[in-house]
Amino acid sequence: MEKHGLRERKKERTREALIDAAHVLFCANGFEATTIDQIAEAVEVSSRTFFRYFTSKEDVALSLADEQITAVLEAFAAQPGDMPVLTAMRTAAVDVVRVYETEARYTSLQNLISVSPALTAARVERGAARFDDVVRLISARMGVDPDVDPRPCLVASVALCAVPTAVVAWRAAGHQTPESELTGQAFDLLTAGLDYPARPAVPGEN
Amino acid sequence: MEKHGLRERKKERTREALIDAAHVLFCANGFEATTIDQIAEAVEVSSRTFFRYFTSKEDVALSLADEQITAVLEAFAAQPGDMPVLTAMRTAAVDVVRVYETEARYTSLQNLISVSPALTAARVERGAARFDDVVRLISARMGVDPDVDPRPCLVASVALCAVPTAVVAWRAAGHQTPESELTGQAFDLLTAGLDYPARPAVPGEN
DNA sequence: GAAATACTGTCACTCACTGACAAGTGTCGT
DNA sequence: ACGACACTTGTCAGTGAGTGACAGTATTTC
Repeated sequence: MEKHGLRERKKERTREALIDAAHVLFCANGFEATTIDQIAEAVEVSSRTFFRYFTSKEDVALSLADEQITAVLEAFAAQPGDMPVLTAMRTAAVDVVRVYETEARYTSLQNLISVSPALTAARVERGAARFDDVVRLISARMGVDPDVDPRPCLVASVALCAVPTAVVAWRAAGHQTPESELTGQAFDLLTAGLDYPARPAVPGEN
Repeated sequence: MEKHGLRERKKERTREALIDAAHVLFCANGFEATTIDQIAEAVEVSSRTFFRYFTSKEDVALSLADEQITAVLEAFAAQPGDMPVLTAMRTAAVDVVRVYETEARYTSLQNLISVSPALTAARVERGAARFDDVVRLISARMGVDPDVDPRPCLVASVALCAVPTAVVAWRAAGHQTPESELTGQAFDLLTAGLDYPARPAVPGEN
C-alpha cells in the first residue's frame, strides 16, 4: 500500500497528530468550540495545511467512523453467501462494533457525535456517500437488480441511517448496554418486522 | 394564533418573501451557489435581517419540510387508537405526502434536497430534532415506557431517517412513481420484515 | 402625542474554507 | 555528491456564513 520512504512516513505522522490533537481538543472543549487554528497550532502546522489533510472540521472528527463503515462492509461481503441479507448485515455490524468498542478513542467519539448535531448530521452524510456501494453489495447478495427492486435501497437506508440513529438514542436515554449488543438488538427487531400492535384493549393492568 | 395588527402582517410578508426569493434563487443557481446577500438583496432587506428570520441558509430552504413533518405527526396522532404503529405512521405519511406532492414548490424542493448533500444532511438533522416528540407519540400509542422498551426508538428512527432516505434514493435512481406511492411501499416492506433471503440456489435462470 | 416596544440597518468581528504563489524538503538519476 | 524535479508547506489575500452591539426608525399602547 505504501509508496516508499520518508516523505510518506512524515505525512502519515502529521495526519495522525492532527487526528489526535483534534480529538483531545474536541473532548476538552466540545466540537463547535474548537477552532481549526487551535488544532493546527497544537501540531505546529499552518491551518492551511490542515485543509490539505482534511476537507473539513467534521472530516477529522469522523475519520475513525469512516474506517468503521469500511470494516462493516468488508465483513458483510465476507459472510456466507446463503445467509439472508439482514442477518449478514447484523453479523457484520455486531462483529465490527465489538472490536471498536474496546477502544477508548471510539467510545469518546460516539459521545462527541451524540451531543453535537453538526457531527450527527455529518455522520449521516458520510453514510449517504457510501449508499451506492452498500446498495450494490446488498443487491448482489440478494441476486436482484437494484434498478427494479426497491428492497436493497430500503435495507441500505435502514442499516446506514436508522440503526445508528436508534443506537445513539438508546445510549442517550441512559442505557449502559454495550453498543454491540444494542446494534444486535436493533437488527433483531428489524428482522421480525416493526408493525407492533397498539396498546392492548385490557385496561387496569400495567 | 396571530397577535394583532400591521407589524405582524409585515413580518409575515417579509418572511414569505424571503422564502420565495430563496427558493427561486436556489432553483436557478443551486443551493450552494446562492449567497445570503443575494437572497436579502432580492427582498431588499439587509443580510443581518435575514438571520433574524432564519438561523441559517438551510433553515430557509427547509421551512416547508418542517411543516410537512409537523403535519405527519398530527395525522399520526389522529389515527384510530387500535391501529398498529407502523400502519398508523404509514397512513399518516402517505396522506400528508399525497397533499404536498401536488404543490410545485414541494417537488422542486425535493429535487434541491436530493442534489445537495448539505441540504440532505440538514433535513436529517431537522428530523432528529423532532426525535423525542416522535418517540413520545409512538410509545403512547404502543402503551409502553420508552425508557425500558427500545422499540419506539427504532420505529422513530426508521420513520424519520430510513424512509426519507430510501425514497430519495429511489427517485434518484430514476423512478417516476409519485412520492406518496414510494413512501407507502417503503412502509409496507418494513411492516413485513427485512431479512430477505439470499440469491436462490437455482442457477441458470434470469 | 409621548413613552415603551419591536424591527431594521450598519459596522465590526470570528471562523471555515479556498486559490495562488513562493520557499523549503525529499527523491531520483547520473 | 549534485542537480533537476516532484511534492509539501507557509503566507497572503479573499469569500461567505453567522453573530454581537449600537443607533435609528416604525409600531403600538396609553
